[in-house]
Amino acid sequence: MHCEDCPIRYRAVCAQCEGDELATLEQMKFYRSYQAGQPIIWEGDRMDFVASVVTGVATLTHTLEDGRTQMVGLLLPSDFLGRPGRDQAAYNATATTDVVLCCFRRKPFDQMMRQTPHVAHRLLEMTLDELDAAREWMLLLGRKTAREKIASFIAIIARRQAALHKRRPGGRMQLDLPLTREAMADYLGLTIETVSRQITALRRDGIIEMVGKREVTLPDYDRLVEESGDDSDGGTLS
Amino acid sequence: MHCEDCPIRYRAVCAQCEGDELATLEQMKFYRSYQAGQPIIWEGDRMDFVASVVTGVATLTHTLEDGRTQMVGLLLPSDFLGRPGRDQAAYNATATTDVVLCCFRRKPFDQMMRQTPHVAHRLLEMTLDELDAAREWMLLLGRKTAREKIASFIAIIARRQAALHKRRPGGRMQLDLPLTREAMADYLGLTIETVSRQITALRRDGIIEMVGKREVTLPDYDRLVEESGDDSDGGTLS
DNA sequence: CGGCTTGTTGAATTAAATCAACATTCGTGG
DNA sequence: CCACGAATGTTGATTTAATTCAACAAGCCG
Repeated sequence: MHCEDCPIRYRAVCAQCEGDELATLEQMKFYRSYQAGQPIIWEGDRMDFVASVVTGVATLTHTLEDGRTQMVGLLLPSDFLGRPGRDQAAYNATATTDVVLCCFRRKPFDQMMRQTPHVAHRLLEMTLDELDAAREWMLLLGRKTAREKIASFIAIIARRQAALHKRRPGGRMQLDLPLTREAMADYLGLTIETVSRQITALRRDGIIEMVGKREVTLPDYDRLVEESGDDSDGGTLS
Repeated sequence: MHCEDCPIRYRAVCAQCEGDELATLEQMKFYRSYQAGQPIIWEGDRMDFVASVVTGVATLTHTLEDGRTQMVGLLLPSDFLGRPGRDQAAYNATATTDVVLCCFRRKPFDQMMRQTPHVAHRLLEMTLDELDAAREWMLLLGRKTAREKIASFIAIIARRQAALHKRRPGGRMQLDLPLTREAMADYLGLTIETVSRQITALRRDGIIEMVGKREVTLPDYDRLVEESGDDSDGGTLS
């Protein structure tokens, strides 16, 4: 595939590159595919590439020795995987749907980071955004109830899927949960049982409707946001 | 104060700057001081500067409408405050000890980010480190018990204070908690009562010793780390 | 079809929160 | 300088939200 036709051309780490820079990237890139459920890399493994997620969803997880697992990153198309200047993976990365990565070998990529401004600049921008997201996530993990966590998670997915279609979230929406109950539990710092129960409760209360285990319909996006705790006054602006 | 004499000269955002670059920064910098407990900036406020913490400790916190608060950043000397390219503060920043900031007006700083590589490069490095720290923090918030959270927090402070004195943490150590019980609770996603009880429990179990409410002595650093959950097999390498 | 994975639901347990009382420290003004 | 009141911290009793343990249902694949 050529960069010009790439679905993440103007959102990924390469977004600001043109001409020569893009050509250099194009030369060093290669694609890798992973099936849903497959590991991409294990914590501590040597990692000789960095990559952009082109399609699909991947997760980063941290695990304590006794098996307790916390998701620390949810990578959607255009998100960046790996850290320039570090050759050991710090987290487990797993494909939770079929995933295609656009990979760059670390050596030439690191060199490019040093020599040309646009890749480094875009990566800084993306990293700052990710840090903001991590801080929202910390608020969720530390202070929200199970119900608020589930509502927040669904709202986050709804927002991202709306953004993908260049829409504002709002009103009636339909969306697909890209994670299993277990992955949701790891995202939210809950058990799968609690995730299941809270989804049932939101369904019972008419906040969400479900077809199967993955397809969600929101009768009213704002109603969901009210449940997420971010907006406990109901969002009245007056 | 001149940059050459600055205690954070080789760790802050200016670390890689020399000659002209440093002179430019020196010209645009100004200092601000805050007393312990004073707010530095409120979420949503216009923020016309970015800054490095020179001395003291500041915190970033997020608050839900109903008052639940989560700390999302703990800024020690050399840490960076503010986001280039954004003029609204995203979090509350508070001085938890007396603090001195080295401030840069945003306009010229942003311009410098675009024109010279070293500031942008160093800021990327620091932001990536902060993202790593945020992810460790997420694991703590999502999956650790109250006791593990307290032990982890004390271990983090011990490590940072060791690093400040260019030592490896280990053996018998002494340290100062730079936060009140309330701030610790907000850091760890707990209540102040639980923080107090777990500190008492660690003291009772001989993991820590205390003089007053802030001075901590660790008879054995490794023993504390075992309690932190990061190392549930006791750290045996054999 | 049968076995495995994923998800749901119920009952019992528990870790941490909440509610409450009290102790200690700190800061300020008389 | 001391006394008083506010802020900060501790401890105990009780409640509760979420986990754990357990059984079962549904979906999926060879």
